[in-house]
Amino acid sequence: MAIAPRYSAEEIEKKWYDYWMEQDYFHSEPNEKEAYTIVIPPPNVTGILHMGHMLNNTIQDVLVRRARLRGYNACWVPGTDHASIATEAKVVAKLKSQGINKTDLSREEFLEHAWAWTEEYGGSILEQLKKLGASCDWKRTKFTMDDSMSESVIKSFVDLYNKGLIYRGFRMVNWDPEAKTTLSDEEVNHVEQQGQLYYLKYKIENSEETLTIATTRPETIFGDTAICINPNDARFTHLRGKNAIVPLVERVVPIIEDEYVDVEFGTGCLKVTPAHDENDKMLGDTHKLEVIDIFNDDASLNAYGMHYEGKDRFVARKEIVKELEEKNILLKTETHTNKVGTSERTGAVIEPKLSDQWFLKMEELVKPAIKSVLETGEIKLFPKKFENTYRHWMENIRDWNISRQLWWGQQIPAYFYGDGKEDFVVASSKEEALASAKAKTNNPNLKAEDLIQDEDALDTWFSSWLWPMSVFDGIRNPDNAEFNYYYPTNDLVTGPDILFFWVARMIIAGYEYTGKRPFQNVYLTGLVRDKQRRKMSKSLGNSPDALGLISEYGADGVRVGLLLSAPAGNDLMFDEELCKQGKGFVNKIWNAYRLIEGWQIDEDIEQPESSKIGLEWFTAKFNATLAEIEDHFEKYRISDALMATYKLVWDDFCSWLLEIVKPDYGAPIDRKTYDGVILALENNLRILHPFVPFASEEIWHHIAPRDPKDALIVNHWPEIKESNTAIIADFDLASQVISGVRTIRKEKNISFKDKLNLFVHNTEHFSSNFDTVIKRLGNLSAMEKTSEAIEGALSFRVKANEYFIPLKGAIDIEAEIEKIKEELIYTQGFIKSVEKKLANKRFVDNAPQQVVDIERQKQADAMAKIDTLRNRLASLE
RNA sequence: GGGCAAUUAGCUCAGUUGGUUCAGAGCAUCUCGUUUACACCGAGAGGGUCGGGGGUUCGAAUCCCUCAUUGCCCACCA
Repeated sequence: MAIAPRYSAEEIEKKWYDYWMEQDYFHSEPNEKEAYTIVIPPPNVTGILHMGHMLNNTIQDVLVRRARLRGYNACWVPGTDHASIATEAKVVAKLKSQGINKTDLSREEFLEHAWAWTEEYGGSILEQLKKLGASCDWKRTKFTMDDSMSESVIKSFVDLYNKGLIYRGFRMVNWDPEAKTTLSDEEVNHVEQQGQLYYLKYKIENSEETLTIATTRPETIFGDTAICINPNDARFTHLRGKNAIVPLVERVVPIIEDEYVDVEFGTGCLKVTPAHDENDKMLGDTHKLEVIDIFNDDASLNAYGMHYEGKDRFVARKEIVKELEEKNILLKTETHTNKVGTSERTGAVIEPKLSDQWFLKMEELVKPAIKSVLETGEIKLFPKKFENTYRHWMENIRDWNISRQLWWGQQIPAYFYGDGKEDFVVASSKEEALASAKAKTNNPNLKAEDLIQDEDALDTWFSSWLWPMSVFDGIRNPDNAEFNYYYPTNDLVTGPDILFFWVARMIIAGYEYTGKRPFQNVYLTGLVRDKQRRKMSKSLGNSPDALGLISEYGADGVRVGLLLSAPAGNDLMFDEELCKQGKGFVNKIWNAYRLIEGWQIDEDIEQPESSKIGLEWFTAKFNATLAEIEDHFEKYRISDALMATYKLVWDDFCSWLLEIVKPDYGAPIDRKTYDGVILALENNLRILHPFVPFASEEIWHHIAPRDPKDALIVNHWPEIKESNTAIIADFDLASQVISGVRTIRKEKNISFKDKLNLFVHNTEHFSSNFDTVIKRLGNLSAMEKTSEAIEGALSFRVKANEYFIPLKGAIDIEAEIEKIKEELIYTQGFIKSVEKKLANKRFVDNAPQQVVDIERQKQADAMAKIDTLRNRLASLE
């Protein structure tokens, strides 16, 4: 069957993806083979494919396809994340646009909307991944809110609670007043902001004296419950034990002393607002101060805010400043830059707030996770540089606030039955909760309706940290055979931005639950940026449409484009040029096959010597390159592995081998050469397949009709054989000779169609087997030896050999003499530098013998070269 | 404020233990070529005092110090 002149990506991609799905190649079941497992970083269920996903999943697919070819039972588990805060925010916004307020709905009603939204938009991102060629085991697709997954989450909460690792604490948390929920420290971004430092006058009780205090947040004076000075500060010793009066509120508060106060900053006095600042809370605890919370949940002032009640904190700040100014309490203001915490999701300024939340104790949990990455190397990070940041984070970890004031997510399995702080039980179900509540209270009459489940949901990451285990049901049922077969997984590919959110926590959970690492290698990709180094984002509009790229350049082209310049951990400066290059590469492979496909085999003709040598050389080159590629893969240098493959196929296979063996136009090819080329091509396709799965599979089936069991996707990776390095070295010299001929043609404007004679003045012999190849690619009519230089001939050198092309009138003697003279001067200078080195006694004494010998050899070679140059010059003059 | 990393050709990056595999690759650029798979091609060429300065060494892109620039992470200074 004749092959289409152009590679039509869209049609071919659909054909093979469908075929792979029909044949169930992506699906894995435990068997006698060794497992190779990757779990996908689950994208947000309602998200759409962006460049980060494309990069990330291309890398995973390359790893999985390669593992499959290498004979592993490869399993790539796909899935999506419920992304509680992001999804809930979207649903709330959608309801709002329909005139519905979340507060008007019951939890059940709201969740119905959320599920409807999830079903409408959910999973389309997985469909998009299929377009990219992702060979996920779709039968294992999971969603973090599937019943089985949620049950795992609840079970783990109960387990950790029973182990005493989860506790309820009244703590300062990051409050997002817009989403009305707490955030973990990692969800808070610190943004530098130009603000004001306000100097306020506080009266001292029973005295005419005043105290000046600097604050950035004058509106919090309503929550002031003390003034703090440094006990070592001589300026204020006379105020010991006295009280101050908070302006506007006229509240009398104690003046306390604590070394926490920085004498240098501001006025050296600090107003203490324990409800709204973490340090103030700490001071409040040590000095047993009253805690006054002055804000509502939306960060407007409450009744403590007096006449500012109901006003937003920032509005109130402006107005208070005005009032303080009018009442002569504000002495001065200074500009002041500080960093303000903002919500990663909503962008709102975070309000530190005291509230009852659930926490997970991290101190002990983190220990095995530190050890495995930083000490034993059980888990490896690629690139290694992230170990530093990992260490820093892990060693300074604080308890994890795992509760969120959201509905979309797993509801915390804590059931309250009374008003007391300890009047609750934690259990997997209401029935169990009732039973243990009865036992705890000694009240057999307690009824189910007396139990009220905690309203809050768990942090999304509290479900995703179990992901590598829960996708195989390893939390509910740790003894199940599948889990023990696939877990621990092998590689994890994700972005460094979620190293702590997710990767570190999976490691912690993995050791806590199984005592084993959840994965062996972590490949951290870079961020995809645009050419101006800006992060790709919707708001900037600089993110190309992922599916649009696929339809323009083909999935294979985009995959190659993305991988070409994406070393681990390096940000990827995305440029569509790269996809163009990828598409060009696919086209090159395609056309190479078109050439081969057009050959007519004649069983009776002999194999030309040049073809035989060419194939021998390519085999050697292939094996050498394969070893290189293996090495790159082992070190997770995917770009380098691709580049090595790219050069092997484009340069070595297409530009050299095919040019050597291709018969003259219309002429047939011999059987041996044809078979050899097909063998080489098949090996190329095997190593190309992880990068360009579609085109490689297409060509594979054109070469010969194949049974489904022989499809390329489930074929085998080539065996690494020892490479004949001598033949590679010889070919290298031969190619230099060919280049020499071509350069002369170019310089002298000799057409490639004109045959030339080449004479070799051979002083250093290399295998003459390549003469036939040189003749062919140099388009030479003859190649002969000569015992001496040929006068009036064009010449060039490769190593110590001199090559001559006699051509009447082609040589410009003057120019040639000039050229030789220049070379002579350069070589003499070179000798001088070498001699200088050798004359240096310290060099000869200190350098290793080997290095000295090399220098001596250089000297000898250069001297010989000077001789031949001088002879040549003499013959010309 | 603290910590970490980076700085090599126009661009994106390699360069493992200091020494002929050390100055490289791909792309881009320039020149030539409608050679019968491919102009998504072929052949050839140019291009960097390895961020600046100092030091160690017989010898430094590589080790040390310092400055500059950039990026990332962490952090409660009101």
